[in-house]
Amino acid sequence: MYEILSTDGVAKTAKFTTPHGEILTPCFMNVATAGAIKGGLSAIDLKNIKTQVSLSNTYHLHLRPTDTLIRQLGGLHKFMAWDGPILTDSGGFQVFSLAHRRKIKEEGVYFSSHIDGKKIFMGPEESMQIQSNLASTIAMAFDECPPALAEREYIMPSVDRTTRWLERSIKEMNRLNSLQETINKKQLLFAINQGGLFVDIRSSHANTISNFDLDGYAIGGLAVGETHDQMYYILDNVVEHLPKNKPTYLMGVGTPENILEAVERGVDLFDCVLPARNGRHGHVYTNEGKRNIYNAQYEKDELPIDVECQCEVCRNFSRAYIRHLLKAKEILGMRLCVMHNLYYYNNLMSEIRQAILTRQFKEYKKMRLDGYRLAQNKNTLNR
RNA sequence: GUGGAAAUAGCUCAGUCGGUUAGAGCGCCAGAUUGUGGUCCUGGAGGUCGUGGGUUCGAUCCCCAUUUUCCACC
Repeated sequence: MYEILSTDGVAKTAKFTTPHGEILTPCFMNVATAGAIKGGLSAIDLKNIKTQVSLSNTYHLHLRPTDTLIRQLGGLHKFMAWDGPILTDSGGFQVFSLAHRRKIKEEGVYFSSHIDGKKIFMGPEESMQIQSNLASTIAMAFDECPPALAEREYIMPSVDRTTRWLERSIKEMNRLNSLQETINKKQLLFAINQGGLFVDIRSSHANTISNFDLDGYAIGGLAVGETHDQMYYILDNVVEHLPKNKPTYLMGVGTPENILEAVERGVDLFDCVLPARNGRHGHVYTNEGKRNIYNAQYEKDELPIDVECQCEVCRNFSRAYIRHLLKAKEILGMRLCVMHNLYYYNNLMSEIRQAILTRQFKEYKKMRLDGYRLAQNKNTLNR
């Protein structure tokens, strides 16, 4: 069930009720690809950093430890000790970004595992079966994510195939949800919009998939190499074609700036590897932009990562200490940076929701973007 | 004390059969990262080639002395 609590222009804040709890949107989902946030965070930490939704990966968990094993052990929630909502990506994107020697056919994709080269086939039915075995809260339809700059001639048949794959995904998910032995018989399913940078293909595909009564709608194939303006232009023209009474999910996005812009255009859900990956590399997010804690200027800096931040990391540790940990390659260095970054993102989303509730989103967005820009200019001047 | 080996970037070492701006790896200083292969990638700074003489048009390289370090022996 999806209930809009307030709107501010096109921006909206909503309560999305799932079998594993409520999700307040706009929401940033925290990426735990293989059942753990990279950098050493567990489900216990997720509670502390205000995580609402954990996101895991069909492709990765299928290869290792296998979805059948996770099913035997009672499903992904029990396996990773997380009782909140879990969204599983369909594996579509990974097949294109990670796998070797892939061949796309009408029935699905043949490819080699990036781990051991093993030959694997995955189509819509396989993806649904794997996600059903994982028993996630939300499953994603199996789609093809074409390259950013793909030509119209490539995109057209690809999107048509993604639509046919969606029909097969729906049929298979309905079948699995009706089986006695299925762990999560109320597994939700989201469709994925594609169409590259062609607004007519995008909007027509959005209209097509909106005819299926699904639990949510995602926009895929963005933030894969196009410019920010191109991405915002697509959002400007696609979100309006997706159902207003369902959550809208922008896959793989993005920076805090990207998220503020997308929320303004009506997006509810986000996920992105950036806060975790950047955290592992010592890049941390603050209201004054991104810092690189590795930088020599923090060698003797006793301030926390972000003086305004209320997270456990910022309440306890100095930049100098965290820089030392990173330099010494102590796991704790990465862990603290990732924890802070995810808290920063989760807190940003909380502030965004509050701003929409009080209809001050435009002012809030301007304040944040000004803060990021100011810091960027200052950094440029320092060099 | 005797004999031998070595001395080149912050570290570990290449190299120059004597010839323009002496290289690598690591480290250091920065950058990059968007539905995650933590190990990947990009750029930058840094060397009077131990010191003093000599030979030579020219020496980090050859010769002599010297200092330091390491090894072996007494």
